[in-house]
Amino acid sequence: MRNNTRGSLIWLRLLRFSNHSNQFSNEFLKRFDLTTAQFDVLIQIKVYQPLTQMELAEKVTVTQGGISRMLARLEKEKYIVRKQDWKTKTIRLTEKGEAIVEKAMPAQLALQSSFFEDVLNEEEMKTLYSLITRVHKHSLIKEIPPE
Amino acid sequence: MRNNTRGSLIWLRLLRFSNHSNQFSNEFLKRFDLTTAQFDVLIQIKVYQPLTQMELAEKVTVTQGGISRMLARLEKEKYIVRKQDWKTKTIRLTEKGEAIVEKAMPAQLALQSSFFEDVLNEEEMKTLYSLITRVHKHSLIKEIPPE
DNA sequence: TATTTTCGCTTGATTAATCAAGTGATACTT
DNA sequence: AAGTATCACTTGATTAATCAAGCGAAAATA
Repeated sequence: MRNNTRGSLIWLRLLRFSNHSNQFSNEFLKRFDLTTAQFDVLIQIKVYQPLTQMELAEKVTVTQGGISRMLARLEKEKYIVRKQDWKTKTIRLTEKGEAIVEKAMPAQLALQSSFFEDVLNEEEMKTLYSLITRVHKHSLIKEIPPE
Repeated sequence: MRNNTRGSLIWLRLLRFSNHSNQFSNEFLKRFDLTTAQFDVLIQIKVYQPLTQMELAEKVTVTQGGISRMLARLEKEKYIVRKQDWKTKTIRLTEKGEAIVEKAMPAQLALQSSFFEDVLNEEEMKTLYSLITRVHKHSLIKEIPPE
């Protein structure tokens, strides 16, 4: 049995890096009392607000149930408000939410970037972005192979 | 405030892809009654057996506690055995474990590969592997920036 | 030889995500 | 207008991971 293909090696690397850098980022964001997932959600809200929970869930790759609890936590911390508009709840950042994003965002973007900028040049980063984007987009339309 | 840098865009893509493809893989592996994490662990054991829990935990980016429970589950399912050798527990695949790996591995490797092979040519895959490997290795020695 | 330290692993408490059933308001349908 | 379906969201049950305290055997130290 062949132990691995090029593709499977890439996959492993990607998942390991993703996992590791995610933990790294969580550690980093402790200084702002945020998790990576929460930061991600706050940014999406900032960029796309006002939006519904469904839209948000889709954007951050989490289930409806997941986003519901997550937002409940963020609301308890007063980072966001949910308002019943018509039959939908629209989500907005509060003052406090805006402030924490404003504070954490430059640092977090710098951290994210540094994973790549530390070791790749502009050209390589362009290439990597283009490749991974193609792979990601394809994965979204992919279907599970039949048994 | 700048919304994002090239690096942060790559990061987001990577994490989204990682998350999505991981769920995809979980869905796929249901036909073997395995999760992605379990498959990962079984493969590592197959390749490196016999090995200790610490070594294994390191390989699959999980904590000691995590691996302990995970192996307890795999042992209950009779995929592995843990034997107290001297003061360490060494882990091996059972017959059943060997069999499931033998059965699931080709399918899972094909799935992993297809994420890339479907959209990239050999040359591009080589490039992607090289880039992500550099990034990953760097991330392992990286330290959290001071406050 | 007695005592302390270290090592490899386990386990209780906590956190967070999934799934699937439930809820309540709105929109169709007859 | 009454009944049914749909939509957006919540919530109970389950699963799995982390952290940190605990444990027992072996090693080091006094």
